[in-house]
Amino acid sequence: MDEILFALLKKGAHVGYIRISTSQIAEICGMSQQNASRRIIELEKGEILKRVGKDIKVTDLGFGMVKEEYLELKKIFEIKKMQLKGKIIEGAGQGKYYMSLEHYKKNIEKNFGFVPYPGTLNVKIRKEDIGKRERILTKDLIIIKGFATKNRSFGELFCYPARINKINCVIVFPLRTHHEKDVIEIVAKENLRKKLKGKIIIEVD
Amino acid sequence: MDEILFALLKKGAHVGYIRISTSQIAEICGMSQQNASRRIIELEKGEILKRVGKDIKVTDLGFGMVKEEYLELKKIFEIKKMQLKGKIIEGAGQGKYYMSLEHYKKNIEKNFGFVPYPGTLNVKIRKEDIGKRERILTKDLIIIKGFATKNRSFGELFCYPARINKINCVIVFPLRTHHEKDVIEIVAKENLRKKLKGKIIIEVD
DNA sequence: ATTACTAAGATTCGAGTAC
DNA sequence: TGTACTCGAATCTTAGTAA
Repeated sequence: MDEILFALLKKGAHVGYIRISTSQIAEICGMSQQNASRRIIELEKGEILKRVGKDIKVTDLGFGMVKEEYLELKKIFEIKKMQLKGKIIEGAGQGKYYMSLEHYKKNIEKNFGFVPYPGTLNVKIRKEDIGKRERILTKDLIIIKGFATKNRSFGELFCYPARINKINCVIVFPLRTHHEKDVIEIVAKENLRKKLKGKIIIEVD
Repeated sequence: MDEILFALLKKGAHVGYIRISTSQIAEICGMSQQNASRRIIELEKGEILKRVGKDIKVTDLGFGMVKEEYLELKKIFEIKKMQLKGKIIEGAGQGKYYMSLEHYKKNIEKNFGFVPYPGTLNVKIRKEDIGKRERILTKDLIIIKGFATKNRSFGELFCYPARINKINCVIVFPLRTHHEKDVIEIVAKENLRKKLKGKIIIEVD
C-alpha cells in the first residue's frame, strides 16, 4: 500500500483534516521532502487526498481503497480455531511482576471478567506449532495500553482469549519485551502452575 | 504492500507450497512475465519467498511482515468499544457559541433526539488514553454539514454517540478548528458541568 | 517556515530472446 | 510449455533552489 496514505491513516487523517507538513511526512516515510510533496500532489490529483490550506485528509475514495485491501488481508489472516500443544516451562519472573501491577490487573478484569493470578504460565510450544503462534496475533484481540511512572514506562499488552486444557485463560503478548519464538505466556484466574501437569493444549478461536 | 506477495498469500502460499508460474503471477498482478520473474528472484533473495522446483511458498519472515502491516490496519479499522478517562477543564467558550447556533442545535436534535444544552464540556484526556482519542474518529459517526452566512462560514461537525459517566452524550469534533490533542468536546441534553465532578469516564462503542 | 519546480541520477519495467 | 538474461525505455527519487 502507498506508504504516504498509510502514514496519514495512522494519524487519523481519514476522519478529519490533520495538520502535517511534507517534511514531516517525508521523515515518517523515509523519503525526501520533495518526493513527499510530489507524491501528495499525485494522490490529490487521484482524489485520494484532499488539502485545504495546510491541512490534509484522506478522502472517502482513498479510505475505501485501503479498506478493500484490509478486507482481503483479513480473509488471509482470519483462520479458524486452532490448537497448539506444548509443555510448561519456568518463566523469567517478569510476567509475575507485570501481573502484580494494578494497571494490568484492573484492565484484565475489566476486559475478561477475572482478576488474574499474579503470575504467568510460560508454555513452550512444540516445533510444529510455532508457526501458529505467529497467527494468534491476527485473531481478535484486546489491547491493554501501557502506562508510565516517573521511573519507567510499561508497554502495551496484546491479549487473546483462549483456553488451556479447557480452562479459560488469556494469552498475553507484551509488545516491548522480546520473547522466545516458541514460548506463549498465559494468564488465568487461578494458579495454573499448580493445577496443570504434563501435556498442555491451548485453544484459540 | 508488495503485490506479488499479496497475490501469493491470496492463493494460500503461506500455508504450504503452491504451484504457480511466473506468467500466471504476471497475469494476476498486471505486469510482464519478465518482471514477475525478476521480482520473485528479489523476494527470494530477501528470504520473503522460498522456491523448491516449480513450487513456491511465503516464508515465516514474509508472512510476519505482512502480518505487521495487517495489525496496523486492524488498529485503524477495528478498534472496539473503548473507555477514556480524564477530567473536566475550562473551554475557550467557542463550543458554547457553536451550540447556540440554530443549525447545529437542529441537527443534533434530528440525529440524536435531544436539543443540546448551549455549551460544550471539555474533557482533558489522561496521557495513556490520548491514542484512543484518535481512534474515536474511526467509529460510526454522524456528520453535521457546515453552513455559511455572508459574514463567515462554519465547518463540519463530526459527531460520535457516547456516554459520559453513564449519561448519554455526543462527542463532537469540529473539523476546522484545531484542538489540543488531549481534549475531547462533549455535548449533552443537560448542563454537564453542573452535574459532573471529579473523574470522568467516556465510553464509545 | 513552508511548498513545489527542474534537472539529473537511480530504479523499475517490458520487449526480445536464450535456454 | 517453462524461467531468466540483457538492454533501452519509462518511471521514480533526490538535490538544488525559487517563491
